[in-house]
Amino acid sequence: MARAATTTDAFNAVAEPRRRDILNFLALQERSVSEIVDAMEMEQPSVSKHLKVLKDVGLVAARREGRQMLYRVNAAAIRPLWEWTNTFERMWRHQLARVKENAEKKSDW
Amino acid sequence: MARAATTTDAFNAVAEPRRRDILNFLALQERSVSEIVDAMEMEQPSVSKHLKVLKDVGLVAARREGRQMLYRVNAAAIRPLWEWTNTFERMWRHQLARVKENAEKKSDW
DNA sequence: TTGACATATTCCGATATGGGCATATATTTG
DNA sequence: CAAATATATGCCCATATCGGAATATGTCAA
Repeated sequence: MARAATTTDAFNAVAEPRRRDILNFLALQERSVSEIVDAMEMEQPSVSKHLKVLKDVGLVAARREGRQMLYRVNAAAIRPLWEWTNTFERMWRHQLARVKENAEKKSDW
Repeated sequence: MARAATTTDAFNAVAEPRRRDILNFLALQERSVSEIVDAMEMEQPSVSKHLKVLKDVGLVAARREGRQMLYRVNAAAIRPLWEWTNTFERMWRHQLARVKENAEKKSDW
């Protein structure tokens, strides 16, 4: 088997740093492919391929405007990632609380 | 270049569904490798390899107890993922709000 | 239609992957 | 030390990747 396909789910799609860069950029506003190319300093085919992956997993949506394709983030598709990480949120809160507690105990000394 | 190395960062490590399964399992409590093997229904070498990846990126920590190795989640290492996804949280809140608004407009009709 | 611009797709090569299997290492027990 | 248990590592293979380069597709303008 080898590694799971990137196009499978959002977790895989987002594992690629370039794709996170693109999502970060699109978070600000809808952008054309060439705007992304300029901003990311990547080759246009690379950008188009990454956009295809992101689109396939639903992380972005696109619409045509004349010759351009305008891409935007579909934030809802990111939500499951947030929810998964969020299940660990309580854990790190506890861990931080414990660190703080220990620090206070020491300073009481 | 090919794909970025899995061991590079938490995003890549977590892209593998099996590793998320393991983290979910460890979220409940510290576990030995064989407990993980039993719970996940995976071969022991596979589990050990996944654990190595998780450990290399700091997502889990381990301690030896006799012949066993006990693994636990290092929640703090998941926090960057949460923070990244969280930057999109406002977006999906807006999107949902808009959907709700439209629904209400329709029902006013 | 032809040409220019914007984007997508295809083919290639190098490489990292994950599973299966065998085996090595570490620890306890006799 | 030897045997048993628990875990880690090494090797092989099939495969999914990413980037680069060339090319195909789509859209507008003259």
